[in-house]
Amino acid sequence: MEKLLENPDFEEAAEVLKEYLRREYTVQINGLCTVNYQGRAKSKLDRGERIVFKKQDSALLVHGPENYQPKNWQPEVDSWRVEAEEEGLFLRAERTNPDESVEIRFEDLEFLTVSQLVDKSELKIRGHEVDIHESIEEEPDIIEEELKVIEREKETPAGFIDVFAMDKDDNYVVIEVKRNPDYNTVLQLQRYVEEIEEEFQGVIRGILVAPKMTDKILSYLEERDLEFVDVDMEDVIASYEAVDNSQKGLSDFSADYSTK
Amino acid sequence: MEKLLENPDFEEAAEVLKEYLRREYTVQINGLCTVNYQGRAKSKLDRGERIVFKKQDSALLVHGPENYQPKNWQPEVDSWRVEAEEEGLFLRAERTNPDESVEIRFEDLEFLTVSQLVDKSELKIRGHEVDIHESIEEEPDIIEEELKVIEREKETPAGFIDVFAMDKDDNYVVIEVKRNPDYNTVLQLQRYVEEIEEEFQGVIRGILVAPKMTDKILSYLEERDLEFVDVDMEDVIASYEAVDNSQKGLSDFSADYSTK
DNA sequence: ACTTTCAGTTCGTTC
DNA sequence: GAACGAAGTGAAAGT
Repeated sequence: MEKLLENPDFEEAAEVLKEYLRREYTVQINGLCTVNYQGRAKSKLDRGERIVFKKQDSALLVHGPENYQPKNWQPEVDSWRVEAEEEGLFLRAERTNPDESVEIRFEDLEFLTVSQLVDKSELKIRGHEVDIHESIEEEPDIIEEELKVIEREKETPAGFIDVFAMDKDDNYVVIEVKRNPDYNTVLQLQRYVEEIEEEFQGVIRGILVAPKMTDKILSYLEERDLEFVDVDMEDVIASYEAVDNSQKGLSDFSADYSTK
Repeated sequence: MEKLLENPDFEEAAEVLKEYLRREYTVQINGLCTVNYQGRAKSKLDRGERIVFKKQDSALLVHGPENYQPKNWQPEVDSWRVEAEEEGLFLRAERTNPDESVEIRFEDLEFLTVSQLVDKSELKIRGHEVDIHESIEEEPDIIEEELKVIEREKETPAGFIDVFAMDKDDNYVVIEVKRNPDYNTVLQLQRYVEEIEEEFQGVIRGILVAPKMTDKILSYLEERDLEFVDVDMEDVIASYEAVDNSQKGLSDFSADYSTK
């Protein structure tokens, strides 16, 4: 911890902010403030106690006492302005592209910290849509027995077909993979099938592959003679873990964490 | 500030967490930790220094030193588990619907704070899509002169039409408002127009109203004989401000902020 | 409680 | 740099 100031006065705080805001430090301010945003939209946040922090890549967050998401933010700040005022502390974070700014006016400061966090590790996450793709690629049987994948990301005038395949009766199969399917997904699959019907002869099957389904979407599918195959997300994740374990050791390194 | 512990030991910290996690306090822990998430997906975050906080509504956030968004989170936690271990502090946040959990294992604690933030004010924001709707409602001329609004949110088999209107030549006009238009917006507008063509006689015009437009989407529109009208977001916001100012004083109240 | 749609979406990838 | 789609999307409004 570089600095920890409890109930700093505005000039003291301004000095610290001017020194550290523009550098790669994490700065946190808890205090009573008002916040104004202007840019793509415009917002106003009246007086309240909040947690404000600037991260080491100059991201700015204003968090209230509730809610997962911040009240105001700025993903990347280009320029800062700090001013100690008679009865407050003014902070302005501006960026271009898009042009927007967040202005914070503190009326009371509870505490302020400056620190440098070391975090070299990356988040490894599985369960995205692309992981379903990989599962199908490795084991087409999870869709249907004796299914043969012909092409992935097959281009059509209506867009890219996730998986283009052939079933055991030599029918072409258009497969659309969606983690979160909705009505548009059905329409899209229908358009793909129509494109393939123009390009190829015979019966063209359309299958929506998803980890969840609702009755409504299922009925949309049935109205259009399209099919649904359920995939278990747990299986998808499990198949990844098997691969991951086999590669163990490759990315095994330890980062240094100096005790500050 | 209820509590502020610098470099607490694990048992000390566990005690505080057990006392305050389940209550309406904001709890923040800075420290070296690993994080695992399992639920809709599965993620793993190796050792790193992070800011963890639990908000007063039991939202949980794990922030790294970079990026606007948290590394891990939980919008609402149903149950907590805290355990002081020999060489660490274990924290588990679980929720149902969907079933998921975040597990944090601290190996080092830099500091821990407990506080109660008072923030009764709500974020007032303008520039949403609905604000464009209101602008049109107040002043249909911004779309086109002598345009008369017949119905808003008109239902059709293809969905709800934002604004259904009639132009000065007595042609029906289907208006779709989008803050962020894309290809699907065009298709949707086209479907609405087709529905109206079945229901009514004569020429049916389709207009996409948006604050921004790309050449590509514009050409999609033209291919389908659909039109585009640009709205200036600044004007939309300005018209709101005029209304807001006229209502000044109505929502003018001061919340109490006790100095703790 | 479930569905639908918007978001200052953000973020990544690809062209 | 624009465009397209996914997200552990989240959040709000309507049913």
